[in-house]
Amino acid sequence: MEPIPSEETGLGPEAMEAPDGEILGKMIRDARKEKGLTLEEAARAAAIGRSTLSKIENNQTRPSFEIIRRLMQTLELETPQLFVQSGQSGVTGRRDFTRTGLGEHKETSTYDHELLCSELTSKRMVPYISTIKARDVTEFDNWVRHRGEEFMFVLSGELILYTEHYRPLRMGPGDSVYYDSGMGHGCVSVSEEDAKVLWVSLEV
Amino acid sequence: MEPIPSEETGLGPEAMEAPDGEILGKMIRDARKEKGLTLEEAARAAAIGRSTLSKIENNQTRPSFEIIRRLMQTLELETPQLFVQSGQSGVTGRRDFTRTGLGEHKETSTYDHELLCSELTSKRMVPYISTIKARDVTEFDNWVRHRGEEFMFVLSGELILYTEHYRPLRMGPGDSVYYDSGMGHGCVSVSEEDAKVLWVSLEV
DNA sequence: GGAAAAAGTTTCCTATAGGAGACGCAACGT
DNA sequence: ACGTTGCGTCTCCTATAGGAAACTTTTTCC
Repeated sequence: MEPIPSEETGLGPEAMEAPDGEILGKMIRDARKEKGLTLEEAARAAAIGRSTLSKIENNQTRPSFEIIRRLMQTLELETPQLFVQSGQSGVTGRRDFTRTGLGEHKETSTYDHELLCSELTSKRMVPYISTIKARDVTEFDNWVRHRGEEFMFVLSGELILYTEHYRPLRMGPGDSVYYDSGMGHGCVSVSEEDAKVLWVSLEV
Repeated sequence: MEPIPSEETGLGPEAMEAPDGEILGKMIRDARKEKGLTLEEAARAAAIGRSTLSKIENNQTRPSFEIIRRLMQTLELETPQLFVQSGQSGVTGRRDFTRTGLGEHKETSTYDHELLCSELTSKRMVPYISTIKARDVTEFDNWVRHRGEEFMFVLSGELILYTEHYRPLRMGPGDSVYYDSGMGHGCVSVSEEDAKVLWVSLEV
């Protein structure tokens, strides 16, 4: 076995500074203190080592995702707080109905979704505006369905909200509705023009 | 140096199964595919190695928090999705569908809140429409502050959103904003008439 | 089909994450 | 002062994360 493979020289992780700066450790320590736990107790609860937790809190290590997830659970830390770092604005958005390119736009034959505040990746609720294309009323061969809850607010147009367990609901501007999005649902515009709807979705 | 410290025998990470199962990798791969990126491109954008990304997607590694955070940013993955795994309880019982009725009314000197979908008590998000009364601009002696996140959508009027950590943000109809509501915040209507705002709040 | 390019996987290597336990250091009673 | 106890840090060690490049597979042209 030759000592060095000549040109290959696996260099490893190299530089890669931690952009979090001093934030992550501090937040975790604060959260632990808040709950009145000692290193020992917190580490035990999260099933990690006492020393590991100490290093994390002192920013002496770049912990694995798994470890952080456990700590979050134990300390009941909300994910957004952890991901909002390095002065990244917690406030974003600011937008008219105009869409702003990139991958924030999703279109199907029925809907035209535009995510709001998509620059903020760490949020738990997902707000978006959908244009429901005017079309003939047909039955739903496949419901929209996704684990969580959803709030819907009609901005313009007239539409009918079909749901799996309830009677269809005719809605107009200003009307709103709240439902478990695990229940099949779907909208049909009944006005001449497309209907615009604001949705806020919360995944479980 | 003695060979083995007898009883100490640093054992290392030991078992520690990955509770994520096969989920994490799949979600990241899906997200990448969705954006039409190759391993090379995605890895580059996230400033990580191609091989690393491959291993992550195939669940052959337990990536660091830092790496995951970068990927989330690059792939615009929402954090909640990533953290959903530990068979967390379903949520939302039966009466999970409700339409806005009247709703409760809460009035302060500045705001006039009307809860939406208030018949449904089991919901996690709280939507309401507020009328922000036109008044002189004054500084905020006490911020509004409550643990959680908030999404705000301007329905009508012009207003300025003051926040504790960011510059004031002038907003008009159609504008929206998302923030950690633990950060102090408050609105002032700057138009002649009152401003109307739709808020969706998620308590922690 | 076959060559070439592109995409993805595996190998190989170093740096390091993370656990066990030693150590440091208060704050106490006695 | 001296244990003693409880909390946090540091040392030491193994297993492994993650990058570079080799390798394999898939796709694309001709």
